[in-house]
Amino acid sequence: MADDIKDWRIPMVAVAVDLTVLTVRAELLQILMVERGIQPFRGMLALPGGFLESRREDLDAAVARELAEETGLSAEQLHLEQLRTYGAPDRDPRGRVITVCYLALMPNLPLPRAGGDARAARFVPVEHVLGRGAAIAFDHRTIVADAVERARGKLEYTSLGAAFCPPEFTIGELRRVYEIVWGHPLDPRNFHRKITGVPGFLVPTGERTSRDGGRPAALYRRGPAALMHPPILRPANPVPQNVDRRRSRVS
Amino acid sequence: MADDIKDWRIPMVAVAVDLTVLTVRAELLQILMVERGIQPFRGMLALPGGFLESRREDLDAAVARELAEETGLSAEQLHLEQLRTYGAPDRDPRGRVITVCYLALMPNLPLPRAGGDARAARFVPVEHVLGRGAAIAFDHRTIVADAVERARGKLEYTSLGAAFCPPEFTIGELRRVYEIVWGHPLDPRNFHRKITGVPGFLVPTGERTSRDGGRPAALYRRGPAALMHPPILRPANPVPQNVDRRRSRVS
DNA sequence: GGCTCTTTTCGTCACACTGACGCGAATAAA
DNA sequence: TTTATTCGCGTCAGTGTGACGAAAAGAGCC
Repeated sequence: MADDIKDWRIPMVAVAVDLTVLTVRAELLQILMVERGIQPFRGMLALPGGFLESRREDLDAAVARELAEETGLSAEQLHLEQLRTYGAPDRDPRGRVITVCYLALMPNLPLPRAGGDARAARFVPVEHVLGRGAAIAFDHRTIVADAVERARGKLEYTSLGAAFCPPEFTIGELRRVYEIVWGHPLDPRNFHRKITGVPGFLVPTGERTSRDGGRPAALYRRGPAALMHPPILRPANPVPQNVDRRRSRVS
Repeated sequence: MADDIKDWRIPMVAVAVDLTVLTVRAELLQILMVERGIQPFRGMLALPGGFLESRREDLDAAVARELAEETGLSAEQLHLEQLRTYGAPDRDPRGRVITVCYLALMPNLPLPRAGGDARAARFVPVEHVLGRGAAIAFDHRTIVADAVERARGKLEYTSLGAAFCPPEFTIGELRRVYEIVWGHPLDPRNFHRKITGVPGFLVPTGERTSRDGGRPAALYRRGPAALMHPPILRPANPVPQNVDRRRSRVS
């Protein structure tokens, strides 16, 4: 037998990695997108990503490299997990490209490389990407939809909501994350009761802040717990609700 | 720019699809494996799978083809979903191979092609594959572990437990599936209450059977519901329990 | 038939969790 | 000082849960 795949009659395909970097800013769930400077889909929005650099590069390493190129952040600084692989034969008009997609969640940080790179990566509301009107390259609209659905589900039974928050945050800020990601208002008092009842989720810092207005709130850090027991489930009715800051009561 | 990926300086890699086909038979959770007839890892157990046949073959089509080759079943006959992609650079000693893995669940059916094919695909208890002693090719032990964990989790909040059952089944048979997959005894009365309380999960056929001994049980078919509300959660303590048929009470 | 053994199926009960909501406390802005 | 806002605590009814009792309905054995 052959000692190397290259000697075989096996179809070789190009493998890309794409990133869906989600964040919450300006009261909206947003996703990092780049405007394509070359054909195909020139001028359209696409996910940041790229091909493997060499035949020896690990998938995770390729993702970490792309992440650093687009955001200046290292993979250890935020939550990163494999989302899914997309491999329809006609998904790239240039030829057969299979893309392994990753999901990243990050707090509302400035992008260090924004503007420095030729490719202008910026955050776009997911609402806009998923809407009819937007021009999205490749099958990236589908990928974004899958990523958002994954993130929404993960908030239910993991502590990943805190991945959208700065290192120290209040329960109210965490609740805003949930409301914005789920697109549904939550009762502040019940959320407070439930989130403080999960062992190992929140570690009080002893500090207080009144940056959100109103009575000063206690500041917390992320605890060691990765899974939430019991989970905080989404309200049953996923109506695209108006998640306004004031009057969060459904009228 | 080039019109085709092949004209670029992009590393091309071999893409494989692998199958983790789970079933419950002989009171054990088992997985379909093949014994490798060629190097590397000759004689060791590996997941059924193979490379893309052409540069135009869809991933899902490749999986369906492999499934038919190994089991004689078509993709419509059982539950099939993408599990994860494994792409460590050194996972295949022959060269760079990325494998897109799929999870399939099937009832306890005879394998039509078993024996007909040169490669002898057979079911092996997952316990054996995950154990220290077994000789498993590539990173397939890790893949099996991920597949089992995915299946265990899916039983909680989807109706996939019925995918392990024949078209008509009793609640007791479904409960045995849960007990064997989770490795934990369940209270028959509580399970009965919960499973019958999920709207759209079970459709009574009106028939009864006493094939399991004891009082005749009603036969059901799978209902239209895909998700279970409320979910049936695994017992908190995932101790590898003795799931004997008799005396399922923890002593 | 009578007895035992098995499994199904229907209830019961205490406990935990949930959503809906009241209310006082503590701050900033007017 | 008044008003608006948010925080954090508490209440209450409804619901799901685990643990368990008990009757029903068959099979096998004497």
